[in-house]
Amino acid sequence: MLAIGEFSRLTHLSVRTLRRYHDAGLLEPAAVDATTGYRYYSADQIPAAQVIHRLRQLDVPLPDVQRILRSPDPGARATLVADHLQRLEAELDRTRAAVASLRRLLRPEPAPLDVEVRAVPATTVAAVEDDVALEEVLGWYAGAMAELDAVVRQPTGVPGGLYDNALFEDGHGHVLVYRPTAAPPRSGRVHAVTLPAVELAVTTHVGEHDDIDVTYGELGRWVVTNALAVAGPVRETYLVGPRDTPEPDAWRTEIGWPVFRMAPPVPRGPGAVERRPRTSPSSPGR
Amino acid sequence: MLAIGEFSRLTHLSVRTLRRYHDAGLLEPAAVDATTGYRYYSADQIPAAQVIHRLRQLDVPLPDVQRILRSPDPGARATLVADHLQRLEAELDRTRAAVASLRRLLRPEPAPLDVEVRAVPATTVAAVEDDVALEEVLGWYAGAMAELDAVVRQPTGVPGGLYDNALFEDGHGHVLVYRPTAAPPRSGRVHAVTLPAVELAVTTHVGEHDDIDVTYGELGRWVVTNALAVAGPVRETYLVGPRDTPEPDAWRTEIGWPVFRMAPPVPRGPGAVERRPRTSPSSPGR
DNA sequence: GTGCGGCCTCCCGATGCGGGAGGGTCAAGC
DNA sequence: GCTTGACCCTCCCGCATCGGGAGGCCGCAC
Repeated sequence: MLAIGEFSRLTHLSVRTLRRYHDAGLLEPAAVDATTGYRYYSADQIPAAQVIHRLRQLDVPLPDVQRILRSPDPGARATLVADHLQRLEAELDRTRAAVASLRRLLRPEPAPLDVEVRAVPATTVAAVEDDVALEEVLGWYAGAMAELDAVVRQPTGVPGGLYDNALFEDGHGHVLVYRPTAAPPRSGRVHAVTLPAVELAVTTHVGEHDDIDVTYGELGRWVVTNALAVAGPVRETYLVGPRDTPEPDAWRTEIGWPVFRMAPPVPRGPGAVERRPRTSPSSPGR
Repeated sequence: MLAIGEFSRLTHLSVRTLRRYHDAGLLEPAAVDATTGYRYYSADQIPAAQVIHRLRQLDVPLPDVQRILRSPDPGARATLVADHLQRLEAELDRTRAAVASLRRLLRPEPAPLDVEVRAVPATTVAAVEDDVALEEVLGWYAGAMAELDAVVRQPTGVPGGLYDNALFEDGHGHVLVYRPTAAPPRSGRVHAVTLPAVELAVTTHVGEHDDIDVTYGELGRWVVTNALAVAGPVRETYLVGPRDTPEPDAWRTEIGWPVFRMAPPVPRGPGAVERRPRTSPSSPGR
């Protein structure tokens, strides 16, 4: 039987950490003295402690570590571990994307922005919609688009999406993806929706969506400085996407920022201030 | 001038987060109404907000973000960013190592352990020593060994190190690296040290040091179950290391766990309990 | 018996974000 | 001019995981 200090030296886990793991039910000492509260560990617990150590190095949350240790079946255990490795991989991808985008941001290139204001008439489309949290948007989008693709036989235009303002302000909001078609079918989550007519300030984002928020910022800035009123959810139109070509540099995403009324692009001044609603659009990220 | 909510929509940073960044002095609003406290941002602040956003995605701590933004010189800025990317890379390496080690740990292979008890006489060596924190050990080791190599002309044996118990229990402790030589020179941090005679339970760790703590655990377990007394800092001897071959699988590191007195390896029982000091060794980690 | 190191519990801080309470402000519409 | 509802304010708390430190009991050697 080993006192906590000795066990600490054997496992390279600090005494405090071992106590925490005991409290959390993660690694119970082989024996606890009822009167003194002293924890005593057995040498057989060293491997378990080392597995915990490794999992913590991978930032596996303590409850998940517990789940992994509790699952007696090596198969289930392997699955849980694999899940975490996959999560790590996804995080790595995000890191890579952020690094690339940061480099682009810090390179001081003006990157002139083409913005066009365009009236879009009301259209009836096949759509899938839901309230979604920001982190889930990507996964939700993939599923919804796949379902649309499976159901819509004769699309009459490129797909698009509408993204609620709240999505970014609050981290969750209403999202709708659609595909134009002559006779929208009704099947599963797919149903007909009539998108209202709007005027949109439109620009095109080129390449991956990793730094589409930068384009959003530039477009928003254009809208603000040109004193155009704004309202309603932002619209994206996927002119060229992964479904069309695997080459990210060829991707084209149109971003449409609703504008309430149009004004000639004059320098802003006291006379140029317009009456406008209090809300303005946001967008999905990444 | 944009209210905080509009700015939030333009930058994809939540309102709360923007307020925090203001409090932290990271992103000051262009104007703050003195009577109402309302924050107003300018469209020119969008790029700064986006850079902050990217840096935070890379887990750059807020004070560091501030330092990066405050440095007006693009060169210094690039250096700070590069430092962080390097840190990310190092973390990635650690993750990779932990994954590999975890796989090895979960594969249930008994891996028989060769342990030998050996009397080591007192020796005078050229040494570098210091109190070091656990996280710094690797970097400190590299520097100390380089200095030793530069100064010791005619080594009479392979290099080694002594690692205080406290290093793992408290996260910092005394560390000494040495190279045996006939006449230890005195230069910079290098000086002569006489290592005391000890008896060591010795085993050899094969391969990279990523999971050397597992070997420590196995050796410690052997020491405990064979009822040997222990005391003093643990010793490592670098039989074959990166200086000898780039092939990690060929590396050999001897781990010596001090034993106070030897007993025949009998099953433990009431009669086999020995008198021994209260302290036992730890080791450097990673 | 005394001293000291080991062990105990309990509280607090750091980090960066979100939730929620409680209350003031702004502008549209009557 | 007043109501209404969205918007903004501050302040407090919780989250996860770790470390620091206080205050006190316990065990063992001398």
